[in-house]
Amino acid sequence: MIRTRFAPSPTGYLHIGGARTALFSWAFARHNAGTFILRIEDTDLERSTPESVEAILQAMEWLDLSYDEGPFYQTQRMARYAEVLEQLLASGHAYHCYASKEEVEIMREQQRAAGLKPRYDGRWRPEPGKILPAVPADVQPVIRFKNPAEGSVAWCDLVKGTIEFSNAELDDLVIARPDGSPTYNFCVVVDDWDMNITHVIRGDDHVNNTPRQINILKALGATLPQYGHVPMILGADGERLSKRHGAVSVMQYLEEGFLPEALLNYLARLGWGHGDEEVFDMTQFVAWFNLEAISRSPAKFNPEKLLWINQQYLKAADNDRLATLVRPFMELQIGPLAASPALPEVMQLLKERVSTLVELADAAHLFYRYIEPTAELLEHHLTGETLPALQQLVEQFSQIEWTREAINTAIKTVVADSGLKMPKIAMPLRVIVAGVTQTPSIDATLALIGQTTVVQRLQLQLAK
RNA sequence: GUCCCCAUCGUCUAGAGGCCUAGGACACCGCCCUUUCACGGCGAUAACACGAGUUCGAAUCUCGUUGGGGACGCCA
Repeated sequence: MIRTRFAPSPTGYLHIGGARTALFSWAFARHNAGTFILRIEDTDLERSTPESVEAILQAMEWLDLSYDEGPFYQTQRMARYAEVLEQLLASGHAYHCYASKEEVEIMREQQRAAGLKPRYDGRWRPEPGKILPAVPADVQPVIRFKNPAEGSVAWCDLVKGTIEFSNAELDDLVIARPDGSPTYNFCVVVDDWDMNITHVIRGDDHVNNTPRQINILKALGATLPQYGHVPMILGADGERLSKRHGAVSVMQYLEEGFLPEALLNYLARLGWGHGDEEVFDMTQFVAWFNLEAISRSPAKFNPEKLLWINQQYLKAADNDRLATLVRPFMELQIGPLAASPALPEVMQLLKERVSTLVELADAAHLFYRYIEPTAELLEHHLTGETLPALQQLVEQFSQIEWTREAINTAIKTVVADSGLKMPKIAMPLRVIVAGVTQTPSIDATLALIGQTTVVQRLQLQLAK
């Protein structure tokens, strides 16, 4: 039985990189009919907040990444960590270290200056025959893991292949602070062990933690999970994704009018591929998903392509659903919407012309409030030659049955009678009725705006 | 600096030694469609980082160089 987990720390919103890691971990579990677990790594009391937990949960829900177990909170498992800590101490796999923070910092500085990798020198590490310094009376010790001094740690990474670290590279890391609280690498190990995680799928930035975690797991006599490290997502400039790059919070994409399935589809394609497939839903993704196809190099986030995918989903989306989604965006800007025209019909007309719900909302405005044409626009489009034709059109408009077909026929008739080109009629119509030069087909637009309104606006303008 | 990882069009990628004259998608450009703006259709430009090997044959394997990313916390 396959068990995967997503383990964010609640020190902020769920960002794009985290979401993709979650997506891959989730998809792997789903593909294998396994279990997907959500674990909140909140051992950093300073930086973890309930708001962040809430934000992460919300984002997971919006993306519809459902978990089978959890959310588990590390802060609620302290007793268990203390127990394992004791076990490690008792078995000689961990020891107390009385070196102060400052002392360790000086140690690191010196090593850095000497061109070495900064690490703890093991001064409190017990060895056979070694004489440890006298225990200072006033210092609360940290607990360090006694990392093997010899040999190396290797694992076959599910996405990167074999990775090997020499134990000589690894120092004895702090697994508990002076107050006894456990640190990250230790909690992860205990949790993955207790929760029977079979596949740890996480960001690339954890590769360096893996050998340490494996060593602890071995010291505990635990069965090792398999590891798969997915490359990071970089900003367009090749730098690590950050606030500088605009939207890094998943929920910001909601605000910017993206559909969750579009974001998911884009994220799935970032660093993973299935032949030439570009647009596919999560059912299809789960069916195809495999870790081997994840690329080993970091991918740059490309907002244009996300926009394009969003457009694909918008075009295919159900009108009623779009109406529901777009309404809040519109009401935020122009207040409560009139009952007519029906929003779903407006959606049908506009949805293949936009890339986001925000654009869709903007485009829909013209059906619910009058945008007075500017004098400049009127002057440009209402020429002497078009006026008589428009006059004739208003008369027809006020008599015909108000359907798109009839409107079209009326316009065509006037075009033919006047000898003018179509744009010479359509453009002034747009300007007068909608106040803008860009609308969908003029007949469909007028049909939705409504006969009374259209005729009124035309008469009013032509009377001037 | 040290360690780890990585390297195909501007970007995301296909590519498991001959199917590669390197395919698709986004973006960009051009044309067509057209009632404006879009949608759509067609087309063009565009890449195997470099150098040595291995092989009859290398984008694919090996080594090196260069470049990029990550990590080096009593953060996660």
